[in-house]
Amino acid sequence: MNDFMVFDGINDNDVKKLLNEFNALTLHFKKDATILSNVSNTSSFFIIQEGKANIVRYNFNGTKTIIEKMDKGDIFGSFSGTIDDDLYVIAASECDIITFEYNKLISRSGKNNEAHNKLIDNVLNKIADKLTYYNERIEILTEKTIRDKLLKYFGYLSKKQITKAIVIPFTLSDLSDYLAVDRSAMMREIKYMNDDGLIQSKGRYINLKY
Amino acid sequence: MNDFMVFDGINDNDVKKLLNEFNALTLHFKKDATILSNVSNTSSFFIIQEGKANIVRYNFNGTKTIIEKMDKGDIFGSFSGTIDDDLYVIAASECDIITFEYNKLISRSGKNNEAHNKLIDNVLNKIADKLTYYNERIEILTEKTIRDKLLKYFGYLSKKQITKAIVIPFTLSDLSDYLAVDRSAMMREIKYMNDDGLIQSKGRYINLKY
DNA sequence: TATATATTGTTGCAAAAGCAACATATTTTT
DNA sequence: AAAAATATGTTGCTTTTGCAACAATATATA
Repeated sequence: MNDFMVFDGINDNDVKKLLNEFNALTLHFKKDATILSNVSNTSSFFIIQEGKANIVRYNFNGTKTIIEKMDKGDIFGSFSGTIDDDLYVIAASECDIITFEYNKLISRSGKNNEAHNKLIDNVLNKIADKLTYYNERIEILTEKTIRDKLLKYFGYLSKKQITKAIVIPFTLSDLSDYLAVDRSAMMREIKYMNDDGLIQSKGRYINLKY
Repeated sequence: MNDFMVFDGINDNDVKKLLNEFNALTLHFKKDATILSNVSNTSSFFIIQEGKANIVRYNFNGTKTIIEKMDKGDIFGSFSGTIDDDLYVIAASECDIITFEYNKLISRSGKNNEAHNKLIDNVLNKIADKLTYYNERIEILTEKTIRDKLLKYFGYLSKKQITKAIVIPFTLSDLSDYLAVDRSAMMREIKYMNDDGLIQSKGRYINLKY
């Protein structure tokens, strides 16, 4: 989701030592393999060392919804947040997953340990980033019209990409999912926004005219 | 937001010691006072010891939106999540706020400290709870129709209240805000749901018939 | 390079939801 | 207890959105 790693600022040797202390395992999964079922009930902590994974829900009618797309450096575990017990983590590509008991992360041995401090700091920041991301999405979903959702989303994107010439980082189809609106209705609205001179766009390339 | 406290499982004496080590301050605010402006830029960590506070946004047009209602035991700080810089924390009642530098929380003195371990565990859990809450809201907002939003919300509520005879914990007016739909349209939909035999409701008292 | 698959773009029509403007009931304040 | 302020309940009308069914591009795969 974000681009910093949970081991940033800790040298490789210290990372090894920590993982050793934690009795960490590195597991390899093939694409579409189930990494974890019943997400809310695990006592383990997971780090994506390499590859991609998704948190998904299988609905009663058999459809699946991707709750969250995760990348290298992302973390998951029971804190990933849901009261439902029908959430799974599925490998979206071949991937390597580091896992250890969550308790190991929290409890400390007697001696001060810079690496451990830094790791907890990073974990807190990772989770905080997730919170920011969720918050942003809520802000967008809370807007009433499709146009207002788009404008809010474009606004955030413009702030992140530090330009008014923004590029949607996924397909327009995915964008309509993200905004939870009908794709064709969204396309229509984008057209109207062009007509009204609010934006000037071609596919995923959008110039904000305000 | 949730009912456990960030000092749960730590005895009063150890709490005092910790707060002392952290150079923590306890501040008192009157209702409607500004506790913190520019939420995303603070390096401090805040705990609501007593009272209520809201995270609010003041929109360009002067309207204010309550992003989050917080109670005794809740925490806030830059991790509270937003990329915007127009967020404030406002006292919703008289309240006492404990504050200290976030760094103090993360860094450790040499000696092993059970209380400190527990505190970090609690903080992680608090943030994780927030994540759960946000996640739930996103799930609801993602539903397309008002009926589906209501059904999903009722479902979560029923799970929490462990009964099909649920009670909406705030006004119907606030509910429409939470679901981000028009109040009158929501009322109409609730009526239709009664007509269809899906629910049987009177005001905030709702019986799920499914 | 041809073929298959995914993505983007468009439209008519029907359904859902928003808005505005009320009436009525309930709760809070004086 | 009266008055004021909130909250709930209702309706006609209009706008927005979703749905379905396409055509046209672009991208990936054999």
